[in-house]
Amino acid sequence: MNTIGEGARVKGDFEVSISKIVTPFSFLKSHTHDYYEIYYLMSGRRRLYIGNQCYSLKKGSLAFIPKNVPHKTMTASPPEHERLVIYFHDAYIDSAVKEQPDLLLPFSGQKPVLELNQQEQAFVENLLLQMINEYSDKDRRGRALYFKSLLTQLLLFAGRKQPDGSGEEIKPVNPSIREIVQHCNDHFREPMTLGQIAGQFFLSPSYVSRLLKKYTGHSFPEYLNTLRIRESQRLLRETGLKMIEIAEQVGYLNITHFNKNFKLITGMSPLQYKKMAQNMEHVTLKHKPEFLEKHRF
DNA sequence: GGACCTTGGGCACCTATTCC
DNA sequence: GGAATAGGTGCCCAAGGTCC
Repeated sequence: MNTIGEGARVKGDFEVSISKIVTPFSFLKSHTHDYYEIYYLMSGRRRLYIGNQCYSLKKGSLAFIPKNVPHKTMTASPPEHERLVIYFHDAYIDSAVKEQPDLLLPFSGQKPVLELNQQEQAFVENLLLQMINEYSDKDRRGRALYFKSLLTQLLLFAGRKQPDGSGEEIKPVNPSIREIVQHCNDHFREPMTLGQIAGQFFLSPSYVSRLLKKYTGHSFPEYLNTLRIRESQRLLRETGLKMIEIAEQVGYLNITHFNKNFKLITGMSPLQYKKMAQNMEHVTLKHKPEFLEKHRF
């Protein structure tokens, strides 16, 4: 039997349902609904059919399914996966779209499925966790408005990643920078400075700094800190390690520095994040979503 | 009460930027 | 792609808060 959980569902000028599924299942038949769906894969692999198009989803894939369009998801190998899904009605989007028409761009753009890099995954997962946290507390003041603001951020983020048709030139990836980025991804847990890396690749630190900024859009410490905080988020969710142990494991020599960066990137302290993640686990395992009840398979 | 977590201030060093 | 430098970042220390 599938283990299906839920974040929350709200009735009012818009409805949202968040669900997290941790064991294999498939919608064997295509289905449609009169609300928009945002599908984010946190782990594992899935196949997603939207209309007559098939997309292969992996960890960090963010899919936008328009209303009234037939779609289904299928098991891929391995079958285990973890996902977060958001549904919302026109009622929400009507007022917001008048001010910002680009909000619906992810649903009508050329790329209904986005592959997010590490930093983008951290950003999106943080938004989604905040959404769940917000709706798990039904008594919280202004929670619908706050949720709307989070959803708006997510839609604008996705809209900005859509090709605008203006023929923007795709930047060629410098082989050196590709190796440097890979090196960062592989060794972010170890003490690392720009000078060390530059020396390893026989380049000057200022040149490496410029390359990184040009091709990743982020400075060296920004990129490194994002990798480290993202790993620390995983450790906070999945282990019972102490803060100082987590800080050390992801490459911070100092707990104060870890705390400062964590709050800077996620907007909350490590402890707040841990509680929020635990709260999400509690909420997701406690209830069954009405939406999934309606779409029994 | 003790262990752990968070926050703030100060200083040294590193990085991003500019100019060449 | 290198040199210079202003500003930012990382680290240390200390104090207060929170939780068990």
